[in-house]
Amino acid sequence: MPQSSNPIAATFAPHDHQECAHRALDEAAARLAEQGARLTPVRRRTLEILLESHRALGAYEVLDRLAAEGFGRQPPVAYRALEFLVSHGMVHRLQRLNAFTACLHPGDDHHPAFLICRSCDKVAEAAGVPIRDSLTEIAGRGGFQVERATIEAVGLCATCAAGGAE
Amino acid sequence: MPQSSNPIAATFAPHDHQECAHRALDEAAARLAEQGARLTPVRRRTLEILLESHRALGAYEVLDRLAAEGFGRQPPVAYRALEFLVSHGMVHRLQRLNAFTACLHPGDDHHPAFLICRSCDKVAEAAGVPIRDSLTEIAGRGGFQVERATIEAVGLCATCAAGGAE
DNA sequence: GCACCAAAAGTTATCTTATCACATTCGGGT
DNA sequence: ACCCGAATGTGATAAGATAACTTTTGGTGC
Ligand SMILES: [Zn+2]
Ligand SMILES: [Zn+2]
Ligand SMILES: [Zn+2]
Ligand SMILES: [Zn+2]
Repeated sequence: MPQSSNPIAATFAPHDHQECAHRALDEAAARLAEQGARLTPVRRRTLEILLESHRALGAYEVLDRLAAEGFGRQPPVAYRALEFLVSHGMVHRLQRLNAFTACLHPGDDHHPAFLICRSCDKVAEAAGVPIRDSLTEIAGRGGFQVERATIEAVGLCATCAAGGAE
Repeated sequence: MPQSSNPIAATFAPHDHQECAHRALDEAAARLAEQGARLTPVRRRTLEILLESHRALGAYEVLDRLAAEGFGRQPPVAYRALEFLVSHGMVHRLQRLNAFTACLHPGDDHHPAFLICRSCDKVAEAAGVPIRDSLTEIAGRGGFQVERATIEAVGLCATCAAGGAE
């Protein structure tokens, strides 16, 4: 993730994104190698496409890009690559958007909360643990065992709030 | 909501659902009247269908029911009724399921967290405020202003955990 | 009652998102 | 070279959602 005190602010603020994306890709490659999972060309390219920005892309946006680069042009091409990356923790799916975003720190807390800026469309990952704890506690009092949680917020990032459409 | 100490447990446990549904419908009708909004036949029937169980139904499931009862059989019929009910707080949309569930206490905390049982498919509403507070706090430290939040958990309810598939 | 208007309901068509089923290719192990 | 399972490619189709337009309904002013 970008270099800054706060990873959320860092995601939305201008930053050396080349470095940011490159780092996430390297880390993903390393983790997949560890797990003995194959980062094939389509899969690698899919991850690179998602890493080009901090936005979330729909499966068909990804597919168009892949098709234009010589990969297959049928939906399963994109969906399979995305599913592979999601199941290995390299990409997250955003339920509110029906879209996918690259994980910036695969391996860490893999159950983040997502902050989606309605102005610039960027997505940041926030620490999900405290929020999940709160949810687990409330659910637990009703006898409900939480297994997976979706936590997604829509709002305005600091950069956009500052008027920053530049 | 069902009569019990804990509203979450009460939703999943067997209860006098007639009473439960009837109450929610009356309350919805009263609130809509207050607001000067019209609870037309399709809208009313849509709400009744959702209130038949604590499950979430897809728009097309609702549509099939409506069509079978003499209402229109085109998707907008269901989507419009559902959108009306959602925008007036009588129904909630579950992002994870692409489905809709009736609100059991319209007017209260209208930003609940949802607990979805993977075994019985029932959905309960939990107090969303403490969880949202936690989310707002974490986001705020990164300069992000939360406007709307989606909080949905999948897991196992107490009744199902107790082996209760009866 | 009647003309009028806006809201609601109906209908056709289309768009977006996602999955199925099956054929082909690729890559490692023998 | 042969085998086998994983990965990829393709055509078809399912599932979810909306756009655009017409008709009906229900209330308002006359
Ligand atoms: Zn970056
Ligand atoms: Zn922004
Ligand atoms: Zn009930
Ligand atoms: Zn259950």
